[in-house]
Amino acid sequence: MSKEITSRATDYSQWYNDLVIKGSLADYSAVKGCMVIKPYGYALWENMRDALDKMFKDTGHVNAYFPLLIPKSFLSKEAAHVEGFAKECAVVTHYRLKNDPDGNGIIVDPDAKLEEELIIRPTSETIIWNTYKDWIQSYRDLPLLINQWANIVRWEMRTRLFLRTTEFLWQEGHTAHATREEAIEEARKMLDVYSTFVEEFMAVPVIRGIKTETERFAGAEDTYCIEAMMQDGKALQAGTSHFLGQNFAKAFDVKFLSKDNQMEFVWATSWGVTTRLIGALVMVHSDDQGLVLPPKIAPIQVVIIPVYKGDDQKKEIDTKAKEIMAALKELGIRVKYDDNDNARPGWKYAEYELKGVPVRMALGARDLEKNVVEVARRDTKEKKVVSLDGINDFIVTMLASIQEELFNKARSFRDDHITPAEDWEEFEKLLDEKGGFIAAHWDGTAETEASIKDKTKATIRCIPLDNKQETGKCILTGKPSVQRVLFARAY
RNA sequence: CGGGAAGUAGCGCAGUCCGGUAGCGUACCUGGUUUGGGACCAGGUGGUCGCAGGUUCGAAUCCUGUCUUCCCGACCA
Repeated sequence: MSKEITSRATDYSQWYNDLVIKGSLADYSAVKGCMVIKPYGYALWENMRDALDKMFKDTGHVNAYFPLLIPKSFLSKEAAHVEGFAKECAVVTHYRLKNDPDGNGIIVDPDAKLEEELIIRPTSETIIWNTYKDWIQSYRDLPLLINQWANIVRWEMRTRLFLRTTEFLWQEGHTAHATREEAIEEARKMLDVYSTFVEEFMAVPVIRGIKTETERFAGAEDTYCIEAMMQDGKALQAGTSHFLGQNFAKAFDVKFLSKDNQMEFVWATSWGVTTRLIGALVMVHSDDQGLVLPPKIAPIQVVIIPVYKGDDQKKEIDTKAKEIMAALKELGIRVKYDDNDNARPGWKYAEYELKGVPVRMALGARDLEKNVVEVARRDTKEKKVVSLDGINDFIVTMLASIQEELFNKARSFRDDHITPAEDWEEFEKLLDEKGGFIAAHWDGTAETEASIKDKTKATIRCIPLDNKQETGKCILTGKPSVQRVLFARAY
């Protein structure tokens, strides 16, 4: 773990990698650009997934599963879409291996070449819309509200644990609607679901906004997003929801017969969040002692560590600890009792801090005598000796308080890192010295946006929804502008 | 795909300049003492030094090629 977080990218990268690896979330794998998600990291993902899945279902969506392999021709049906993804696709060309006649192990059988190559999905719009064509005939079939939990492969130039891996896990929702308005409403609704989840479960504050044309999803008419701020002052896109217009309906010929007997193209949305969210979680809350996980999604919410001398003491502590554990489990709290005799208490303290477990209870012979327990919270590292009478309520309250304070702390940090800039000099200075979001006027053109990116590496993260309208002058060109947009350097 | 750094025991590293028995820390195993913030003592297991060629009596070390990883850039959820 690095000594302190600095704005220097290499130190922060090292800090981040250490957190992920030493916190037992993931590891590098033998496959280029791919990671192994370890059981602890996967348990975290499962908690996030389950909470999101419930929210999807509460908003009327159902789950389905579509193929991993997509015929190459499907991908080329929507022009902007193929343009956006063509450069990063893994392609399956053969279906068989054989022993090398020259004795060099195993080779691809040249006789087993596929007539049409298959693409490992970089996203599923094409295969899904090809399927929806057969599922939709009448307005009575709409809306179609389907989500899929899946894995995706995108052959990125450069990868980073959780933030950008070659293969990643995600959910992708794909919906079809009878009207433009309904589809836009759906895209906005799912953005709200995402921001609610990320803020309430992950305790990560986000800004809801809309992307500029340049940053828009390949094939979308509008891309809504949630943007989060990391501790090094760089922004991270945490989730997107796209209004796809009729682009995919037209590309895949998905029409329905309306109430007044007219053939019409359907209106579409798609929306997704990925294992990148775990990267955001790590970068927003963690400190130099390791991960800090919000209670609502932490795989282990409370760890109980026995402190004892000899078997007699251990037996007594065991009994009490198991009693406490059972009572907490009864309340739906995820508790682990670590009575592993090989590791000493101090080692365990450090280990669970590294893993970000929100609450630690240390129970020793001394405590039993006085009917108390030492409770330590991960976020503030505060330790308290608490009576065992009423311990359940105490823990429930503490977990809720940690969840809330993590969010408040991250929100203050984020708010302190939204800075207005009035001229170019200030803009550059803020980017270099402070980082964070910079609220500045922009003339609305893609050229200016590109030019700013070129000069500073900063991009327009989003135009916040419900943005205040005010007249001003573009930070670069001085041309008139009606609102400020948020710039930042981003992951 | 460009620029930098690195690949030696499960993990972290030294040794490479100047070729000559494969090292250190940690983890692991055995026994013992320990246990309120990453314990200690003693003994032990574990490595074709990324891979392939070459030079040499002899290569972790020199040369050539190649693969992989990390960091920075371009690309991106």
